[in-house]
Amino acid sequence: MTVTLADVAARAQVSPATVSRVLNGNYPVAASTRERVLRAVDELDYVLNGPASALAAATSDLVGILVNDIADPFFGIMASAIQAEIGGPGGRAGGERLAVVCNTGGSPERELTYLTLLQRQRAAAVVLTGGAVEDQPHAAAVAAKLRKLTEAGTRVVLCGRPPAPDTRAVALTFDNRGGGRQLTEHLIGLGHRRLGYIAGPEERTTTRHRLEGHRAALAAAGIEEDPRWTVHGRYDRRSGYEATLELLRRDPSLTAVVAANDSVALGACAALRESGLRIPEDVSVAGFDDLPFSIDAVPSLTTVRLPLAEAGARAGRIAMGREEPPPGEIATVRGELMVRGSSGVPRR
Amino acid sequence: MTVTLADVAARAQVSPATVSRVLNGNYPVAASTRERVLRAVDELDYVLNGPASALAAATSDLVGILVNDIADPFFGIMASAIQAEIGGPGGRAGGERLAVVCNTGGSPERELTYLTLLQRQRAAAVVLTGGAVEDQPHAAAVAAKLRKLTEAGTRVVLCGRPPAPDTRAVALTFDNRGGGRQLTEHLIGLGHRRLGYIAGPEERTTTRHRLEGHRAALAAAGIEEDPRWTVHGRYDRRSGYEATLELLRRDPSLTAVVAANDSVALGACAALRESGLRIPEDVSVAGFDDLPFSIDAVPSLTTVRLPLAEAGARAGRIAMGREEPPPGEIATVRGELMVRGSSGVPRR
DNA sequence: AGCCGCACAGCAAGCGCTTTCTACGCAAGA
DNA sequence: TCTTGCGTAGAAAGCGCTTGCTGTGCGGCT
Repeated sequence: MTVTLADVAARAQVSPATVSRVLNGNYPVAASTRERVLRAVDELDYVLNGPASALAAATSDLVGILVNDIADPFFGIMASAIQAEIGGPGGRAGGERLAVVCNTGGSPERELTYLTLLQRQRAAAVVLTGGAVEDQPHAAAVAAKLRKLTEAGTRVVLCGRPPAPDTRAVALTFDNRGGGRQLTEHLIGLGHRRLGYIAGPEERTTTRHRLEGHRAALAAAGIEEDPRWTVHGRYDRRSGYEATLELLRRDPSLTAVVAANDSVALGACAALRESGLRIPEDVSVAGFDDLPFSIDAVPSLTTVRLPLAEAGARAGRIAMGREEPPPGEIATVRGELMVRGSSGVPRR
Repeated sequence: MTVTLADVAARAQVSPATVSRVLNGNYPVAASTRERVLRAVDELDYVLNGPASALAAATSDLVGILVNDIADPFFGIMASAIQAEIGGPGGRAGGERLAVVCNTGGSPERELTYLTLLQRQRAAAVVLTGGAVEDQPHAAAVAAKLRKLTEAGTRVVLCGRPPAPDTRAVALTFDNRGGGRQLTEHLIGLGHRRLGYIAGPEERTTTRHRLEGHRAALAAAGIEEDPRWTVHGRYDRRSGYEATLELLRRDPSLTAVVAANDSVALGACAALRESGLRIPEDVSVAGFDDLPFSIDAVPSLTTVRLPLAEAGARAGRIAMGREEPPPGEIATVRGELMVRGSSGVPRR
């Protein structure tokens, strides 16, 4: 027995149409009438029925944000920035949108299901964050979905994700390749010649690009890479710990370990320390992302800072139509090398 | 020009009613008919109109998760666990719900606005995580809102938040007081008598409870507390850094620093180190929560582990009606003291 | 004085789905 | 053979809102 528009109308002695117009503020209503309506709304504690409104108006105030792992600050920071711009509540009037964060857990199926769910809700916009899975059929399915969404008027923005061709989706891509290369060049510059690499999960764009950057740096320096120097794992600390032990087992003469991201790097540090190796005297370590805790590691982590919050904010604004998309609908966001205590001259 | 139920019905040569029933699977439909309908759905790429469906059925598949700060893993971990149970996609059939994470940024207004938005969407359930703001009028407003929600059939669960009386909301409360007490007792047991405390923002239940636990331990040990030993800040690293410098300035003879949470503790460690103090030889440090990175600090952090993921999962299940609420609608979740390298015998 | 146009307000037709109630056909029981 | 009843499908009445179009009253114009 909830209160409806009609109840409010009756109480304010006006027609439902008028109440609707007062609430939406998109049609002239005499001040006195508005006043009366607003009072009735208040007295009856009326709350608009979202679905009904969305149905009639054929629009919705939902904005979806897809992330791979909400427990990872990498995504949390971006999501936070995006949501702040979406305005959730607090944004300028008229833009009261419900920004919803959907956690795909990195699973292609869930990603697709969430997209369908958002499509079903006729979401106003969708922001996809983080690397994409490189499985061909899945990529095609996602692309098809995105195309459908844009066709239906949903704005689609990719944040920290490679462009999706033929989808009209705006892409803010992180320069993972460039960042990876800078990082490894830095280590090579210090004199390292035997570098281990702990990569993320295979079949992920982020993983591949960072690794490619690393290899490009090696190649440019004329260093021939030993296949034993690369190990794949997940993007978490645990994985870094285990992978490092594995690397050490394979080749104890490594003088540097480059990790897929900061969490992995932290795990690597732990493993090295437990193996009795000092950082950076015995082995240098480098991460990626520059998450807040990275500066607190001991020694603090050499890494590549990605402007997560800035990129997220921009993606949010574009999704809201408050900022022009970049020319060509694609922009590359660069990382910045942060040289800190965990990298140093190799032991000899 | 989107495809509607009627289009599918026409194509499958059945009535819209039948299509609806096939899609919802809540009514007997002959296998051959179902087959035909499903094929039509597929061929037309039909996607159900969420708002329309929600309107007609007077139910929704939205579940809201309110968090104070999505960029903080404390909330990220809980949100992730909750969402996994909500099923989002991937949950068992029939329960395909859209779990949405709403970031309040700790602001009472936004919290309220989000609740209204969820109420407007006729959310199936709402989970509020983390400490509440202790502002009286605001607390009353939230309580009123929660009451409205439960009355409207929305299940409300509080996770890591104190019970809200008279709201029929289920509460899984963290024993912040007990955890705080254990932690400080541990330090006292090591011989500390001069302990600094970096508290969270005032007017927050979590802040107050942890501090009360700390003070209870001091009182029980007959230690008289110096008002200079407590500093308030935010729940982030930066705040811990600054507060520690302040504490050191006020009383350089402190032998231990207890922080409101792990991030703050990390900031404290950084400040101590920069001040030339060794941990734990010169000053012991303790955190709270036991977030993943805490074990990687050097030395690793003594803290109180809160079963964030477990509590979140349980909250999620209760919200979905898949688990019985605890007796009395209230359960207390205890923390576990994790003694690690950052705490030791005080310098003399 | 007569007419026009403007500023508001109401009517009513949907929006696309769910669900109750009714209709139909057929097999089984009387 | 006639009635029951079950298994299925359809007709149609909304769900609560938005919005194009249709009034209505009044001030200003000629």
